[in-house]
Amino acid sequence: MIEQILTDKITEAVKIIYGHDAVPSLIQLQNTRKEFEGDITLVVFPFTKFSRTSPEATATEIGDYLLANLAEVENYNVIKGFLNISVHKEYWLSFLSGNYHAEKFGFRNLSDGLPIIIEYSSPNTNKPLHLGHIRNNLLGYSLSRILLAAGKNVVKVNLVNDRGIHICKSMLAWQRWGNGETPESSGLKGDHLVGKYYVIFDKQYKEEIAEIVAHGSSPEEAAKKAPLIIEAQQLLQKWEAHDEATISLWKIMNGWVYDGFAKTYQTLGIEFDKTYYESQTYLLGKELVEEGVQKGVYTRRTDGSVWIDLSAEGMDEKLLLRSDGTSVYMTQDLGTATQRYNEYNPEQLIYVVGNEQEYHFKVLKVVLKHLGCAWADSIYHLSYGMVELPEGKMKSREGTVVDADDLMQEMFDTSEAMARELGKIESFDDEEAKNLYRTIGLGALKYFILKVDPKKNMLFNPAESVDFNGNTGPFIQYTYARIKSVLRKAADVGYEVSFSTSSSAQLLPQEKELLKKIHDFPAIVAQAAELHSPAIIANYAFELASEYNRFYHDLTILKEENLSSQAFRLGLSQFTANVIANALWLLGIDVPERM
RNA sequence: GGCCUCGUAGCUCAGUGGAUAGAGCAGCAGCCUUCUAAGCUGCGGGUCAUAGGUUCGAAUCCUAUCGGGGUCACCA
Repeated sequence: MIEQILTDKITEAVKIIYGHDAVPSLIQLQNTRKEFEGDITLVVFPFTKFSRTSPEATATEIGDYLLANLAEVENYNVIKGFLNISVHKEYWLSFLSGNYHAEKFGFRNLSDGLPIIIEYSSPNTNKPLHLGHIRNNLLGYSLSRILLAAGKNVVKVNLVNDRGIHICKSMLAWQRWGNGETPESSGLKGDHLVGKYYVIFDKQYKEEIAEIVAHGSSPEEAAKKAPLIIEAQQLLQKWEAHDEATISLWKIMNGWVYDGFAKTYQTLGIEFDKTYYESQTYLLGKELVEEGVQKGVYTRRTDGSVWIDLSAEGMDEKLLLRSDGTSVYMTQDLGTATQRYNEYNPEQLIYVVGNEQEYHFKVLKVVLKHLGCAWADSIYHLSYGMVELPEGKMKSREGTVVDADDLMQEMFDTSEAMARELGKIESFDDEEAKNLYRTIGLGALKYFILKVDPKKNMLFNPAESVDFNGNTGPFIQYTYARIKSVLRKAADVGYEVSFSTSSSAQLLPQEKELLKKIHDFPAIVAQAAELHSPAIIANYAFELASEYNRFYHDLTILKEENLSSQAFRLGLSQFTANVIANALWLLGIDVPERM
């Protein structure tokens, strides 16, 4: 890549002209702004410290050196402290001819380095997935692909929270008010059925509380002594005691939920390499805690509970084991993290979890370090912000959640209505049309969510998310489909997509802008992997598609003016299509061959 | 209250040490005999929350203040 060539030569120039070793961070290269002539700009202000002349003079000296010693440099100009370098046309042409057909352009080959474990989704089995889970799943899945493209060996894992008081609530409500209802008998998706009983429990529980409060108790007291919650707790104890009937019901109801989740994951287009169940891992951390007590880094109180004092790190005391010996969230995360470390010896352990758990992960790392686990530093919490609705925050208890299945269906319906209105599907058969609605609808949803910086809270406006114009997934998909259409047409007419580096007499500004944008892609992938941010890819994909649209409208691609410039533009189009497809693949978004 | 985080156009978001801060949506005005108008072109819209500081240069880094969100459980 030209940036590396320039960096090396600039280092050399600084050494020779000023006798100074240039630190790489001093060499700031950036794309030249469109209003100036040139392709790549070197900011020379940092050099003036040792050049001891004006920025302009420094830039000129370096520019002269590059021009004389680097074949790729065609020309340069200096504006203030900016050295604008024009890269020779030959470089761009050979870059194009060498890569335009490369399916995997921008992706690195799998390295033999240590694996990266990425955990995402992590649902509870008492209710269906909602919009918050969608953001989680999309981020996790997209990041796994970005890391893969960056040459990492990635293992995608899901940790299903299948035990605890929440599922007991659904079980109890189903036993009491369910009348043997099943997904088959009700026609409800399994996760929705179980979710329905979770809601019923909550409603009945609230009524009981209200009644107890009416008899003179405080709300807190009432919440603790309501018969329903006591029964649910008893059910949990029976579960922990391996009571056969309880376990059996638990298996049946969780089975329904898994069937439901599998469908949602499939529709959303995400998957895992491995699924862990908390019911099988929740005891794992206890031994570690015991080990910590032995080592004296954790302390056991007289009631039997185990704590760690983190006041030295500026945090408070943290519970690691309950007085009754049962494990808490932290206990089990210590266990699963250690298990994964032992199993894979990973380079990095990534957790895609909401930002409300930032403190938890901070503590997790410190607690592991106290145990002597130096690898705790390899834990990375991909903390993402909440998804808010125009009405405010989503609250499952108040019914203001956006259900994942409903939302996707709505996207499909909208894309169908839109496609029909625009007359897009006249030549499509039913199967193809249906696939198109799904591709477009999902593309809109995924792009809408992934284009926002993960760490920020985001507003989900249903009306805007189904918009298919402007900075949206469908716009990018459309650009791809249109390029494919052009290429099909060209093949029909018999145009060749082959050219040599001397085939184009000149490189028009629109062509060059597009080529430069494509040229950036590998660096963008590397950056997204390093910063763990799919948003970088999403925003790049939009810029690339916009650039192509300008190119497409400014130039006539299939017009018999000059065969070699035809070939050039077709090659550029094909290259763009490949890169768009690759960028969208990183986001988990499919591309339609026509739309 | 302590700690974390965010604040950029009417709205949703990019930009996170470099040149005159950018898109999309919404509004207005144009462009379909051509490969596809889910598109393109133009216009208007900004005290980058506020006040200091660091430097050749700050939306970006530091400090304080204001405002939103999160978190500080023998919940997960």
